[in-house]
Amino acid sequence: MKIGQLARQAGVSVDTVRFYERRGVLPEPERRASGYRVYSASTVERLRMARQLQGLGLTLDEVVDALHAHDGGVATCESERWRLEVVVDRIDTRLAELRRVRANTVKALAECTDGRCRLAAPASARSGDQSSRP
Amino acid sequence: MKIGQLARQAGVSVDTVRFYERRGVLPEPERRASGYRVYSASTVERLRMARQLQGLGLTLDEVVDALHAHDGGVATCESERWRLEVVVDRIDTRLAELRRVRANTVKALAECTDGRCRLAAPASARSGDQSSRP
DNA sequence: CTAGACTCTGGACCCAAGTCCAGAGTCAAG
DNA sequence: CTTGACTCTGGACTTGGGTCCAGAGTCTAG
Repeated sequence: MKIGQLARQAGVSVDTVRFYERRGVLPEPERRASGYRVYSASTVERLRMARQLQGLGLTLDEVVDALHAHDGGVATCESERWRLEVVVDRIDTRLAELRRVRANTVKALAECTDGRCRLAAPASARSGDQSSRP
Repeated sequence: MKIGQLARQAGVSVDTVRFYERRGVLPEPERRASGYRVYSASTVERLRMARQLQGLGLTLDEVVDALHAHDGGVATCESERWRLEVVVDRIDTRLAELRRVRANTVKALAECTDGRCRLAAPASARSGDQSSRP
């Protein structure tokens, strides 16, 4: 099949397929004499797998690593669990950070309601009044 | 004071100060005859305020809007609360998304332990075996 | 006066994960 | 054979928030 059909079946854009090829997610495909890329049905699966992994929070580089471990037959449950644990840790870090920011923002909101609004307070440094410029 | 001192006092880099000036966070400062920027102490406060707002999750554009509302004297508790609510909503959206991804990843991890590992499964599309190429 | 620290400009570069483009060539249905 | 849909390349652009750079000029303590 040609790139457009592959892209449609996997639910990505043609540009994304070519981008994934450059990044190593997909191997270099066979070509017709015209230069057109030719794919087999199994590439649809590989592409779907890649998207699924991305959906689990893996970066594209991690997806490439995972697929290559796979390809090399060195993907054990152990090794893949470790991969996922790294991802969960990263998500947890990000969640903690977001929660912290949220708590501060909510606090600022409460202070606002209290009449101790940090934002409607004195501005300062409205310097460089340009009124004297030509 | 000169830019380096301002940057040190506010805890940002000199490059960041100039960047903020381009983005409208800081007004165009006075200049010496040599072209050197000259700041007053109140600019340190403005810069700190900007960092604080960023720390509350405002984008740089939102920080600029907030500071300008401030400068224009049109910043009421009402208007500023609305600004913060937008930010909290955005954080909540992001949190929900991250939690969703995390749940899926944890599920994949559990399946792994269960022996229904999605990652150590058949690879597929190890196509384009380059061994027949020159 | 001089050395060394500082500042100026404006544009390029970084991260991620794509998207978009022009201009040329190819394919397939009618 | 024509037409319209498709594909090719490779490089630029996107978002956000900065960082880094060269090469020139300036400031200041000693």
